[in-house]
Amino acid sequence: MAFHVATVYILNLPSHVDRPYDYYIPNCSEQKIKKGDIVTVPFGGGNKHVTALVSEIKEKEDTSGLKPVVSSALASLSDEELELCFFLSERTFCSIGDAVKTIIPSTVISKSHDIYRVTDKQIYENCVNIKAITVYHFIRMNEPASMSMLIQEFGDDVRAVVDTLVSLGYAYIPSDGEGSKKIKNESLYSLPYPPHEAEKRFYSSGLRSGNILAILNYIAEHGTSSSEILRREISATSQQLKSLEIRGLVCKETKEVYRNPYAGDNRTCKQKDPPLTPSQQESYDKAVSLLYSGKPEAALLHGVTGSGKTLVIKKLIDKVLSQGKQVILLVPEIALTPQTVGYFISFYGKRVAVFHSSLSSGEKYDAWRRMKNNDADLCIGTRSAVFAPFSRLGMIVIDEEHEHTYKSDQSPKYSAIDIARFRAAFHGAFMLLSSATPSLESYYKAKSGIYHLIEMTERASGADLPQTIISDLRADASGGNTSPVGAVLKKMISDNLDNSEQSILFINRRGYNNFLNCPMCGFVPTCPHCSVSLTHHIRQKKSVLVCHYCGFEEDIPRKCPECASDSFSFVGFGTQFAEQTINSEFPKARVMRMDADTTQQKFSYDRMLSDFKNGKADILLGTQMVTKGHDFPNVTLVGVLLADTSLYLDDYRANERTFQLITQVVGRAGRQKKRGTAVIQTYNPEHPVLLLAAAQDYKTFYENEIAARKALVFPPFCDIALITVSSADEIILQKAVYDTDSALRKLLSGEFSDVKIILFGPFEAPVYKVKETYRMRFVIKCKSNKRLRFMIKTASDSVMRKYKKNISISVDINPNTL
DNA sequence: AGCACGCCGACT
DNA sequence: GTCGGCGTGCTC
Repeated sequence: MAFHVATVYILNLPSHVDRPYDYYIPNCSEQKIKKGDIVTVPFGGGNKHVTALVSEIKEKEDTSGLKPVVSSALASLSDEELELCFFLSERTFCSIGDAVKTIIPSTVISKSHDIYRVTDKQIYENCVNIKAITVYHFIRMNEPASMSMLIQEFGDDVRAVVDTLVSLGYAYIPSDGEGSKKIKNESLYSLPYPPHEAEKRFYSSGLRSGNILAILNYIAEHGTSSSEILRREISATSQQLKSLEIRGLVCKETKEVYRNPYAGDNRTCKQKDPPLTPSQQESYDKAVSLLYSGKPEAALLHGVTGSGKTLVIKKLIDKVLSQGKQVILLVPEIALTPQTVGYFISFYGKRVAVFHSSLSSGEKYDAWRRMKNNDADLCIGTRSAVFAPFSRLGMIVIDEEHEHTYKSDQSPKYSAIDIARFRAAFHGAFMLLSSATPSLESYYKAKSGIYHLIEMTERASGADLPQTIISDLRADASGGNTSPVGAVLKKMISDNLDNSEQSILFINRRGYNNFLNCPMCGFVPTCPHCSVSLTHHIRQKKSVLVCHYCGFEEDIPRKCPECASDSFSFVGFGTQFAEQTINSEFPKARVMRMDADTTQQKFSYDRMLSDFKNGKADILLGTQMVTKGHDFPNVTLVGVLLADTSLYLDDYRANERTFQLITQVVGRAGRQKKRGTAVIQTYNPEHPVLLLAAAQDYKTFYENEIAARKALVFPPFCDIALITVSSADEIILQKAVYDTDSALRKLLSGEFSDVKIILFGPFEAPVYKVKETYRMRFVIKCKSNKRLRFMIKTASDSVMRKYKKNISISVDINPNTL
């Protein structure tokens, strides 16, 4: 006789012990367990019930040594989701369980699955022992009974008894939904008789309360009403509603509702799209032909800032939706793109599901269910939205494709673009990357024919690209001017203020001063928990030193702790200092500072942007966030206070980052009819990257940079794997790093001698200590393929097996920063 | 990760 | 002589 056997992956195991386990599927269980199901299985010596993912169903003759699956499906993954889990796990070195938790909202996998109910199946005393009967009746009386309750009542060995009950079909673990509070319900009240009878029935019911009559009248007038509305509008209490219901004056029904924080966004003004410009039309046509090819094509839409890429994307979305297919639109950061989200909601209303990590778990779950149930067909969101549970995916758009937020920096360290490619291939869907400053990798792929290249070279409004002035700060410095605003920029700001036009000033650093040091002995205050210097901030008019890595704060010491000298000098400047300078140099100007410190409240960012757009400030001063793709018609001047900061980062992408940043910020100026001006302040006025960014000359920049990457062998001509070993104990770390090093070298000279790599390290991470954890790393130049990844996993697992939780090893393929 | 089994110190 | 420390090793 053949048995059904399920191969499963346990969800909560560390990745170095993550492997398939076989369980038999009890014959008598009526549950049909299939591939992709999330089930409960007894695991380990204590047979603790754990959740697991069924990856395969097999037939086996012999089930000896196997334990049974003890639940029906708690949830189920589609074939695509299942494949995606394996893809994610193999690419990012995470366990299958972590992959499941990444692609499915945590609420879907019930946390309190260790609860039991009895079935209708008649229990006979001759089938099971007396203890089982007792437990069965206990569960029946206490439904749903949790395992902890049962253990309290019967002791630890109750597990085995319950397992028997489950496998014989007398008890079961309720699957998704049943008895859980995950689904939010709404009570609806209506009249089971014609509305004009309401009052009459009220008086003959014996009820007196005037409010009860008011409730009845409200329902008679407005028709079916939810308890929430009744509560809000006429302060109905649940007691009052209950009395009405008992007397049959109203009838109640319960309906599932979705939590949707964007539901109140009723900007459905259905404004008409402006006609496409010839260049937009051409791009659109090109994309549509790819869309219709039926193959999983990918294209890069490269358009200068202000070329109207969003409209082209919107038209493409229209097209895909009209074919009955679904669309995912990824944006770099929800907080930075409220206007993009609002724009799409105004067209598609309730068909949009917004998905990002700052939703509550209930909101996430509901957005996810709306997509799964076909109640939404456009998903707009950040990185994690690439997992939107659509089954008829037609297109994935990645807006501002070059943004680093598409690469996760927490485990699992996946790239949303890789996932998008996988999903597009699965569905035969179209993948569209869009940017004014594409990443070198993407443009290289477009150039070499892996992606189609669609280019837009004109601004949609017909406005010229801004005139750009490179302002040499050395001239100011030699003239004794050390203000963050040099003479040239100062004059331009002042002219702009006179013309009542707005300006944006960009500075790449938070805080007041960069750091301080003692001029006598060179002492610099550093964070006690991290190996970085502290940044000077002013908080409630008081000077403090803040660690940007762990948030540590302390007062400025009165005296230098090293040499007791009593004055410090302040080095470098950030947004706070710049704000103060500008306030004192332009006393009449209204300055708005926007950085991580002023946008901590939930909607403060959105509010500041709209305030600025509505002319409530003359100067918007801030960090990166002022550079993102907003449209400010009245902004005619953009200033980059110090362009050099990102040029000399110890990272092969320093040039690319700088170019993108400057190009994007320059593109903010003069997007409408008025020609804009951009001033770039620098100590390196001849630096080619600045000159090219000033000219918005992406192509030349690309040609130069790609040649350099090729010569030095950097991505896209290789991949970089970053292995970080960390531990709270420096001695243990040293040993683990030594073992990692020898494991890697041994594998490379033996079993994996076919893998060609260049191994650098080990060395200390640029910030060696963060939050009391020490970090050492290896950098590997390689070709990231299955074999290479398997080699790294083998090495990492062997070290992890030895050190367990005393260390952690993380592997990041093509990390955001080196 | 949990949870076993397993071999050496301070207690009834 | 036993209780219990947490050091290796396994989990279908």
